[in-house]
Amino acid sequence: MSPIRQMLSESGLTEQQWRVLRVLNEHGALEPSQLSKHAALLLPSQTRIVQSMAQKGFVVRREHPNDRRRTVIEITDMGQAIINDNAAKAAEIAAQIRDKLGPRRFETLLDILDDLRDLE
Amino acid sequence: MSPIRQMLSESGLTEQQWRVLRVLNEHGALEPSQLSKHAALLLPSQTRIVQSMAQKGFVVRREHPNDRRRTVIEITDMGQAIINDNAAKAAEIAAQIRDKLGPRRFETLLDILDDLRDLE
DNA sequence: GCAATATATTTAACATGTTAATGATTTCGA
DNA sequence: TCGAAATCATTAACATGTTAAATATATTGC
Repeated sequence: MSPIRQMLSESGLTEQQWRVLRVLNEHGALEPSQLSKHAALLLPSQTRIVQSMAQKGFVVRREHPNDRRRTVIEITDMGQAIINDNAAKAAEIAAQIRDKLGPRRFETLLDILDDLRDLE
Repeated sequence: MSPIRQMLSESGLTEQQWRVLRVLNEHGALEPSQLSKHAALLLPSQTRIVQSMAQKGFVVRREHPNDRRRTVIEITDMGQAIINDNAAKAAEIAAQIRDKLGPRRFETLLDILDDLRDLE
């Protein structure tokens, strides 16, 4: 992740904040519990992360229409801009890693990690 | 790691503190930089971890014979006792995970992770 | 309809991760 | 040998990880 972190530091984002933006960009607005699954964050961490991202204007929180315990988290135009600025470079970095490891080994790694997650 | 953490919590240890004890048990007394490599800890984290472990009596810090910048960290009898109490169970848990994943996939995972580390 | 329970999230408290700055000592070269 | 540079470790500051407790709202069963 080191090259990714280096890229993000220029936008003032952490690796986790970047993951939140990417998930919201891909899935649209999400409730906290859904977001936490896709972004691989525990809810307490995510709460803090989303709070600071909301303060900086990268996301907004709306009321959930049916359930007042929940909220809905949505990416802003400013968050979108960050995605647009970094998506290409991030994809390139990921491709480099995949190629260095070998595409076959890379797929195998993802498979095994999936299995590991399901073990618990 | 969840079952390991559960086991350790009964001894009041974290996963990282357990790793420090295991490395010191296996390699004998070590300087901070050597310990950090074997235990996969960054030095600032390790400094805090070793400080709290020293306070609790699991390790001791001695002077380095030739270089006063360094110290030597050593496991105590009390730390040894923790190892003795938990080693068997930890090995059993590790074996269970390896078996669930399949011994072959487990080895493949270790290989790929080694390669990943060398990429940087 | 209301109390008990369940659900969704946040807060709290402490441990670790991460990067940069600082401190202390050693080493090297003029 | 003396001062600059290198080395080793710690401290500082902030972000996240992790577990337990607290809060707020919904749901269920009587």
